[in-house]
Amino acid sequence: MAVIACDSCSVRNRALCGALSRDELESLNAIARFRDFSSGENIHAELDVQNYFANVISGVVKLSKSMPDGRQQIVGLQFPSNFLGRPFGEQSPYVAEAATEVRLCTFNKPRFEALTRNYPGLERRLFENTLSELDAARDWMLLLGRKSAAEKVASFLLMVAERLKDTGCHSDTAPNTRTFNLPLTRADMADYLGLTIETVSRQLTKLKSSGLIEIENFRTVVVKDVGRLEKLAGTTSL
Amino acid sequence: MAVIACDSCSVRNRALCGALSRDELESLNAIARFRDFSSGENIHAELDVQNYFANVISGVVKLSKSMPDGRQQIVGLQFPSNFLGRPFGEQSPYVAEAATEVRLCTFNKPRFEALTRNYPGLERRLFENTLSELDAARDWMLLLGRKSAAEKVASFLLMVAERLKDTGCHSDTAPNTRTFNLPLTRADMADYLGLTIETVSRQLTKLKSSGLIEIENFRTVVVKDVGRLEKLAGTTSL
DNA sequence: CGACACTTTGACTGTAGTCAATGTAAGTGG
DNA sequence: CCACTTACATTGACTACAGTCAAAGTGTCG
Repeated sequence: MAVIACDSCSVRNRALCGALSRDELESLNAIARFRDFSSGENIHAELDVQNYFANVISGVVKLSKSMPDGRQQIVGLQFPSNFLGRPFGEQSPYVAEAATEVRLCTFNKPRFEALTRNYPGLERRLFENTLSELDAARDWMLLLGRKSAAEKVASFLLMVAERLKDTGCHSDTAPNTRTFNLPLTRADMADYLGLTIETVSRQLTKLKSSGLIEIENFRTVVVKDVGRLEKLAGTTSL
Repeated sequence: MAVIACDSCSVRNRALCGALSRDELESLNAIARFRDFSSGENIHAELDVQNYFANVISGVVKLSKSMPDGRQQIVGLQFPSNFLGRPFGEQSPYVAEAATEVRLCTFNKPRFEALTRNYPGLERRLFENTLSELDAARDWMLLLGRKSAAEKVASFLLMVAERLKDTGCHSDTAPNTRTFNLPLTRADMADYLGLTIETVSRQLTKLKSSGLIEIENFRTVVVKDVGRLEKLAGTTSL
């Protein structure tokens, strides 16, 4: 059995590839290629005409939509192990931009789809993945439409803590504590939460003053009491 | 060639079934059954343990999520020809409720999935359908997060006009005019737009005063100038 | 050190929310 | 048939939450 790159992949067991047989994995590995992006780069523009699929290996990718006058809304965040790209030859109707330094494991789209035809389990995984994204989008609709600024920010911190788990960015000992680096600037957080930069900043300050979180260098967040933060977030289900 | 119910189906050419071969259509018809619901009925509760798929034949179904304290957000509306039900044995994580009188064309889920195995085109249609819903959800995220109350209401009217086209509820002569019945109460509109009832009402009044729309009996809307309403909505792409 | 990007903080404003009253229509029962 | 109830919608007065505008703070990089 040949040793392949996937064997040492940091997101292997959580990504789409996790469910593949050895055969399938080797076929997939044969068409895989790493690509690196620096913060702010437009990923669709770089990967020619979106003729690709990809897994996020490290970093965070934001998917966003804008209005003609410049107002922007982030409609999805792809964390390590998440999938990127649109099935069925269509164009993705969002802008994909690296929110941090990003490493992708990319697949040539026609060749990936050829694999899909041989391994129907792959298409099913893709489908299930899309259903999860739909659920996440609708959860976020509840947040955007009905939550207060305080609830939004609390929900966001919990979501990031959850999705950054198992990515090695953690160093938590206490069970009710979470430590992580924010992958987004205040501006991005605002665009994700439907708020302004100032409001996000003020809510973070409030959380700090109340002793619920600590922030170092504007980026490293320590949640001191996950349970209490969940209460503030209004829903447990994000 | 046997005559089947689908031949005279009002949503046949727009629904999932539209892409099926005669063979497939006849198989599907064999397991189809109409079910009627009156406004306010919980559809998941009635159709035993969600063991079903369905097409909306007439009326509108709302999908919603709620917070523990009762705040609610409608996360999707299913119009005639739209599909209802969750693939892969999972439970749908939303509440489905009839917003109006509703007629569904239901399919027993295990038997539908058996068909899926024989006709892979069917699963693909289902997948494409899910991708469209994801796009719609994300478009709505932009509305919820970034649009003003006026833009939200204008966008909503345009969306309804568009999705009610070809359902026989229309009687438009002028090209730049749309007439339709609102399928939602003010309360539902508010829950869909992330607003309060009062704000929705005020925005409608403003549109009436400006002469852009007319409303009869609280339900029948006449849009006098679609182009101008689109400008008010901020984006054309809903 | 200075320039730049990002963040925080403060003072003020405005949009949408809240609370309350009134209006409208449809349905019920005496 | 008409009072009464009920559900839904509109309107008004007031409030508050988040947005806007502006200034100052913090950290990074050349």
